[in-house]
Amino acid sequence: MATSIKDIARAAGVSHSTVSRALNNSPLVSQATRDRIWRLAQEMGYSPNAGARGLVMRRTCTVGVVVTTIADPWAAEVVEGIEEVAYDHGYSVILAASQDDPEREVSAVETLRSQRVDAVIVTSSRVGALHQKRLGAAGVPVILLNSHSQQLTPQTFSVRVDDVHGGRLATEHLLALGHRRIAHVAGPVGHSTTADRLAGYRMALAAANIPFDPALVCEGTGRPPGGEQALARLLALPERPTAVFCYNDMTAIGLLRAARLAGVNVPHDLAVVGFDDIPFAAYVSPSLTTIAQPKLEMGQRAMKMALALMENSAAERVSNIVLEGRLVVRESTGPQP
Amino acid sequence: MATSIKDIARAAGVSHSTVSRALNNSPLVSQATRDRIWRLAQEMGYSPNAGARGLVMRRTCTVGVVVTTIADPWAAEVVEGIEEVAYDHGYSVILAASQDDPEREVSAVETLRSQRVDAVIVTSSRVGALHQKRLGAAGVPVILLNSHSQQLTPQTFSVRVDDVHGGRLATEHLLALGHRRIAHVAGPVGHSTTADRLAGYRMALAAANIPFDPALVCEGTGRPPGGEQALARLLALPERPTAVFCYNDMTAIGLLRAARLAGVNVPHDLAVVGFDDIPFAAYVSPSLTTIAQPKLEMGQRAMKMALALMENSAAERVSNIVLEGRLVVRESTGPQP
DNA sequence: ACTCGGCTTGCACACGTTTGCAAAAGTCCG
DNA sequence: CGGACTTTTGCAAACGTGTGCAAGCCGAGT
Repeated sequence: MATSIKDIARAAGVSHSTVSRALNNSPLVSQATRDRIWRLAQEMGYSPNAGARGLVMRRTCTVGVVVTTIADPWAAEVVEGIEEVAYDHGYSVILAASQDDPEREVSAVETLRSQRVDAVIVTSSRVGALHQKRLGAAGVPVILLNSHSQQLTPQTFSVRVDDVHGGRLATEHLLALGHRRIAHVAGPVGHSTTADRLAGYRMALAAANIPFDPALVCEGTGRPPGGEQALARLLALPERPTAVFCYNDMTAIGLLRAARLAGVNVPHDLAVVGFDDIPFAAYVSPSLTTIAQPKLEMGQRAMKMALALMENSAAERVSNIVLEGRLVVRESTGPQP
Repeated sequence: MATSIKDIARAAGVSHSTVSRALNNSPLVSQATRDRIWRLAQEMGYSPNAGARGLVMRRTCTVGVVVTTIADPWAAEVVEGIEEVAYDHGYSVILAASQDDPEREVSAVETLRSQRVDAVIVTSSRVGALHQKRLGAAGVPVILLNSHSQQLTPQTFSVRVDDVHGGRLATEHLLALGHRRIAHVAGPVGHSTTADRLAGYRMALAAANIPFDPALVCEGTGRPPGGEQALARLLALPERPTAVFCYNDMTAIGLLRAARLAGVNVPHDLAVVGFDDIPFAAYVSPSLTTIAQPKLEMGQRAMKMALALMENSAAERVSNIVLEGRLVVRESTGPQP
């Protein structure tokens, strides 16, 4: 049984209203009693009941964040950015994992709604529009971060990286190195990021007047094993590619591993580019050339957007932020070591 | 303004008590009205207010977890285990980051206390005993997971891996491979895990009748750059070691990178062992031999312990769980590739 | 002395939910 | 038809906090 405002009131011989005001530094209470009450609260180990406060204040100073899984290094860094801004503004963050399962994603958002979070940021959403409907109606802003589904509604708020641009950047880098036969390991089917990065890849090829060869594109999963399997398929081709652009770093890392086991020298026999620039991209061997997403910034921007929507709902509604990725050249495409 | 139980009551023409009972499937309300109210709740998009419920129920079905940073892959996997068990039992998890700063760790716990979480799990704590005092007094169980500070109080609950055993395991593996000059890159000073892993290392050496050479132990940070710097120092020694046991995988990965740049062949010139078995240990090149912590299980056990302490506070108080790490042999100590 | 105004405090209600208790409605039996 | 049930419902209090309003106190001005 935690000590409440009333316990302090009893100990101080005042009403609980006075205690409430004192602890909120209201000018309506004299300096003397204010000090006395603060000291007492300290001694009694008082901690305000956030639930009760949220009840009357109609806000909880809490935002919910949905990620596919906490073990995803991409998500981790994005959340880091969110946390940072949230902390600076006195907001707490509640994390919920969707396990990349649409059903659990809905359940996660439902939990957050029950907690009466003041805003929700959903990363890598599969069913973004749905949340908008349930939460938006209740006045809770929803922000989609790198959503996998196309944004349909016009009142959608989102932050995302320009995947088409990134895919193009990656492919152009390989083209500039002289590669002409460039493969692509795609991401999970149905995700719009998968389609966009592929589109960027095709765009770059087209600009270089290289015909698109469907045989050079193979499906991946976005995780290392997907990359390992992809390499096998690429090596089985009658005419092997000299370079490959992978959907993301995890895929590329799996592919690198398979290459090493298969005796394929990277970058000599095969140049590899990833996407995301997760922390480990710099530490695999050879280190990975990749498209760096401004993950921290994306988190920060999303949180700032959330703050703006909460504080002043009539604010200028910058509804969609698109950031560009940046090419980071490392050994996997570099000159032969 | 979200719809409340009263709104439903008005729409259904009953009292709010009846609605409450109906939604909780109380047998005190007839099947007919129960169905009618459920349907209505569905239509009106009702979501129970967790704060209000927590107020009267005196529990929130929520546990707090403190991690140093979400971007730490070790923590991520532990949290995964916690989440899993929590979800299965209808509990939500609130994550708070301490940024490895004792002050922020306290602030994080304070936030959780305000949220009136039913239990707190603190990972890699620097000030574990402190929380026990504040929260334990309020009846909130605290569980320390791989705490860095020695447990002092007898009513401390903890889950941890046996670091001494792990350190010994790693070193014995290198000894078994014939190495006699084995270095150790230690972790952050002051952490008890650093001391324990070092102790295991010395123990194994002693058992093999190899004198301990302080010159072979260098300080690290637990992060890749620490490993990189450590390698430089080891190479500068008059008599180089033939193997090195690193405080953790992150350190080892940094060291591997430095070795590659320095032209040191692993494992031929230098065998390397890490600790933790983070997901990427299998994907660096050469893949990393390491001591696998049962991270998922640690999370699960901690959460189960929390459940036991909450449900039945008179339960058998298994207060300290110690799990053993497992040696995973990979290329970094294997036969020359 | 009386009033006025400023400072400080307390009373009471609200927020959304659960639950013990009492009351109403329905059912069965003699 | 009355009584003894059982089933279903509503009333009211409680949880911890914030806040509008009224009231108390005090000093100053007339």
